[in-house]
Amino acid sequence: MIKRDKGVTISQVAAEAGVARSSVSRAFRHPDMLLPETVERIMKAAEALGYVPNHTARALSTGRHGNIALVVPDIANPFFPPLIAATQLEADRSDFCVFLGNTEEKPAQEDKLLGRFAGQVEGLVLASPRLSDERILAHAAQRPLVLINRDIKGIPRVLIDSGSGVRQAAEHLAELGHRKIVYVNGPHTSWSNRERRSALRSAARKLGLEIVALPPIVPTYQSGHRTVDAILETGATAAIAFDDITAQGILAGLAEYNVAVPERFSLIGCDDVLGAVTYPALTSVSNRSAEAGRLAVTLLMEALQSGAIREARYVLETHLVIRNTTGPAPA
Amino acid sequence: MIKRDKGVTISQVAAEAGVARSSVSRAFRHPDMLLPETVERIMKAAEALGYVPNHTARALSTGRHGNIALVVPDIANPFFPPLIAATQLEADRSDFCVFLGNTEEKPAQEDKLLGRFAGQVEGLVLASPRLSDERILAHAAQRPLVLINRDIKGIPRVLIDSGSGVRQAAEHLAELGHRKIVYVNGPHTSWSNRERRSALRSAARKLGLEIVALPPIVPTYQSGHRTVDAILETGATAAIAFDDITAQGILAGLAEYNVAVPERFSLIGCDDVLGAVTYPALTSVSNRSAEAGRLAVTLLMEALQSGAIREARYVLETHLVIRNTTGPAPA
DNA sequence: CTGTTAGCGCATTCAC
DNA sequence: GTGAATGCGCTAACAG
Repeated sequence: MIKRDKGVTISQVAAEAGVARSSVSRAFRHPDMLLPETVERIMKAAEALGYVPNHTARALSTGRHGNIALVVPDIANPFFPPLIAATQLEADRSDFCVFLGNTEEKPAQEDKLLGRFAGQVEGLVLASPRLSDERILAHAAQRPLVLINRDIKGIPRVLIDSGSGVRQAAEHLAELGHRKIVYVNGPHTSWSNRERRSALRSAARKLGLEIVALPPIVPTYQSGHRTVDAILETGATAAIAFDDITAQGILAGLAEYNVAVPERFSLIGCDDVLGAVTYPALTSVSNRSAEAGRLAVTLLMEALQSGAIREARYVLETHLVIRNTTGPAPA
Repeated sequence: MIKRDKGVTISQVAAEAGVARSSVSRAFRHPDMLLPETVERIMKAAEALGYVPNHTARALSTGRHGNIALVVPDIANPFFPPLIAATQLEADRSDFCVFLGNTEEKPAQEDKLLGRFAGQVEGLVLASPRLSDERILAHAAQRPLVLINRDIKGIPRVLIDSGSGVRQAAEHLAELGHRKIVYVNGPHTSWSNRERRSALRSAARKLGLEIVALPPIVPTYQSGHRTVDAILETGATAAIAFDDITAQGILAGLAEYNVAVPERFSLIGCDDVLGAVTYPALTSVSNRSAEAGRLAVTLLMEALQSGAIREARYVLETHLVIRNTTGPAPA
């Protein structure tokens, strides 16, 4: 049992200050229970010895660790970094540390990580989880849990309603004269994907558009690229992709086939994570991932303070950002 | 002291299995010290009761928590997500959890986070820290610490030698006939930035190139964009930017001034995080951030196992990836 | 091999 | 207001 730390303990401070251990503890946790002069004497002794409260011992005694965990399916997807940063910033405001889990889109890995975190966090934030409802509910039963982009009744959740943006996308394409549109599905366990697809379907019905849905894929540049053949085979004149990364792959694939965008084909992404860096600049549905992260942590902290899990369902609306990959349907 | 967990303890399992508490502990930590049949009986009892070892109690007793922390200056910078993902994956292989700290390029925040993590991690990985040598050494004295892209003697470190790639960049520009080149500095506390600048300077001397260095900036799209005026004022025909994000901003700025790239101006980035998504596709110096993350954790785990901090300095070479933002110097 | 005994460092009842 | 005693849940000697 080799300890690297010098390990100044509460006892040593107590001895130095000539008080009982409990008083040292109080000086740090409930200073108002002690005479100001006593507190000062203890603090001075602590300072002198370089005492630092032992986080682990405190956690064992109180059951509180001051940590939360954030689990995401793919850090490398530009949708998540802003969410992660916002989550951390908000957690920091309450002096919480953040464990980060990357599941590589694998439900099993997600389950495993949640188990690992379980013992040392007050609460969890799951962003776009790929896990089953049952497993999520099981974890939520153990400790406070907030979902982002997953709609499970009874669990506090923050939903980025890309549906509103996708509707605008459909209307935009309809106005441009497109009649047949491809939807490139994302992961089939993704709530956002179902939301986008169904928003598109219902909008299409109203607008008299024909929708062709392609099989689910893991949303990556490569996946998007590979799907171009299937897209062109449909004879559609426009496509809406599950996300910008996929759209970016599609854009590259179209370029290789010398299909001019937007002259011969129109393309719309989702999440607006690429800004105007593609060429042509990608028309996309806005995202509000940073806000979602911040809000999720706020909800979690409220739950921790109140001790009660409040049913809550926050919806963040989105809109279409029109750039240069959409144009009139070819004659 | 309200505990939400049902809190099945080692004692309950011991009672159920009809053994001492220590035997239960052994069944989990050193099964080979017990009779196989005893182990099995204990495990069955544990299973039945839904026992799960209490991480905190174990940590208090052993001083080992199974956590490491990774601190980065800016998650949103695409250089880091692959590094973070690789770090986690490697930590996962040893069943370690990863705390993530985002410092927003602020040394003070870095120091604060390190203090917060201190009590509950075995070791630290600092990627591109902006903190002073003194503070880093102080933290390294407390517990194992591995650096990425920071060269401090005595501390194990993984360095991505962008110098080799920058040298190639200088040669590439020289061959294309450029004589005067701007270097757009990154953060002045960045080791990588100093490395790149000095590699460029020495290469320039050999090649007879003139280098104009611009003041340090925080590497963002906006910063790059704002620096375009200064770049054009120098009368140079090419620029090498601290990183791709900055280069991307510069590219946008040049486009606004109708400065054709690469016909009238050549531009090279660093880190190659954008792939071929800019237009024109950006010539850039390759990065090996994922490898760096993986290696750093490997070193950290070795240090934890051996208990000794081995002086180590790993250098990962880079090279120039030529795309479409570099061309012959205008006549 | 297994049970007994002591802590790990701190927070928190109780008395005083 | 402060001290003494107890427990958080587990691990690690030390016996047997």
